[in-house]
Amino acid sequence: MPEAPLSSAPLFEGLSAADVAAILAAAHRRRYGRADFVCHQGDPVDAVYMVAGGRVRLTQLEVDGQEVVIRFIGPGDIFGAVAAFKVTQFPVSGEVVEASEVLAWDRATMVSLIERHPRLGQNLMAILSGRIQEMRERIGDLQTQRVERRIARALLRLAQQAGQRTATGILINLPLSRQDLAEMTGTTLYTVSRVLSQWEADGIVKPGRERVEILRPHALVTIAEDLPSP
Amino acid sequence: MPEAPLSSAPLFEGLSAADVAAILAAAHRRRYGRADFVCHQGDPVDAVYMVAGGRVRLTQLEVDGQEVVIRFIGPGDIFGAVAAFKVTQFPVSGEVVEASEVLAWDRATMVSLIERHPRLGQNLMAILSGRIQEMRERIGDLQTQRVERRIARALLRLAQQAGQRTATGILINLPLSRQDLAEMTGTTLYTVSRVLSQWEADGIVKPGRERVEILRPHALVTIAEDLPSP
DNA sequence: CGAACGATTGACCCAACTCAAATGCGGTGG
DNA sequence: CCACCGCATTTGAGTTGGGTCAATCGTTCG
Repeated sequence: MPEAPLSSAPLFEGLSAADVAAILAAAHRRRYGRADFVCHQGDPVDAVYMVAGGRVRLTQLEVDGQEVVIRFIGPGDIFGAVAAFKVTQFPVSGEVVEASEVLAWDRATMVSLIERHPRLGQNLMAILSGRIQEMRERIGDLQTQRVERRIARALLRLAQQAGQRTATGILINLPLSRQDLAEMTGTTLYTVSRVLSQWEADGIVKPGRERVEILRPHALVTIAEDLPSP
Repeated sequence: MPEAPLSSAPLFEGLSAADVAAILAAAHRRRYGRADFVCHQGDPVDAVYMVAGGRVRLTQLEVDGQEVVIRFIGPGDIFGAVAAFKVTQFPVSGEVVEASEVLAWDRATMVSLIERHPRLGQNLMAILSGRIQEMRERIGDLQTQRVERRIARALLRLAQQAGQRTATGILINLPLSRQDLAEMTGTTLYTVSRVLSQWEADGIVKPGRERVEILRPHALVTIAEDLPSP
């Protein structure tokens, strides 16, 4: 699986290779295995993190014990920024779903790096803005769309960030349970299972244990966009 | 109604009075009347805005024409930052619900101000982080909570940002229709109406035409937190 | 091989949506 | 000052998407 170099991460856009090297050099590194937690909701944070390799699932625990999957993040993605600049406690938990390496800059370091490289600050702002934008879309979806449509959109998003071309379609290259999909789309694992079964009968996807392969992406787009099925 | 001075806005936290004055001096000002739009979804943006007075409702239009209320903003609140640093188009529309004055810094100005006053950048980051945090909570609510609970939480949030003490309780000092509440909480105006009627019967709120007064805030908190009603 | 865990499927149910109709408030113009 | 109009709101009746619960099946892994 080809892994883009970290230097091409959005956080480093527009910075010289030398600057990026300096910034990377200021980070601490840490490795994690599958099912490790890189952070727990409520832990104090004083750093900004970046995934260097592997994949992490960020979840939020509701008061009543239900879990909500906020997002999956992979190489080049950052997390902890919200906490570092505002709340000082992790608002989410991060569970490793694929062995990972994580970089960390403590808050003071990041602040001084930003002062030295203003572009870094702008990039960070752009990243946070992008998150806000995504979440607004998700809120819009949850408020106005049917479950089937939300699941279709979630699969397409996942395909984009972790899709792998196969002989027959696009495999979402992540251990992804029905429960995960339910927590991403605000439904139950039962409903997800039913929808996927239906789509399997229609030849749109090929679901498996903790895996989903998309056979006809276009059909999924049709559902996601709520177009008349042609 | 006592209006906190703009200089105490979160954006200016930790900056000297002189710095704040300089930053404010760099902004353009503009006035709007009720029902004016300060921005339309899709318009190009190249500036960061701050509400100096009045109140604005930010809404997002879904593909199918349904509206979603993202938030109400008032004096000291900023908007447009997401677009300025990322998408370059307003992701939302802003309708004035109470005559308003708005400040604007174009992107280049804001960038150079941030370079001159690093704290300004940190504050902006903190504000964006706060937004992300709020939206995560909202997503969690939408995915896991009943409508009644979401309405209670929305009212409490509104009371906090636009509440006015009265002889009998707290009045939400905004023209706020059932439709608005429905679009904030992801339900229909019919359901909102029914819930408010029930609460009125219980003596918790006193609903009126485009207005809601909270008589027993504590009861609302009980519902919002899903505690056993004592 | 058996335990543990993910997934599937059926049966039932209800919170909330839809649609329709009536009511009442607020402003406006005669 | 009153009559009227438009719009927000209320309320009823009927419907349903999808949640809940329970039982079963299939796989993976110790």
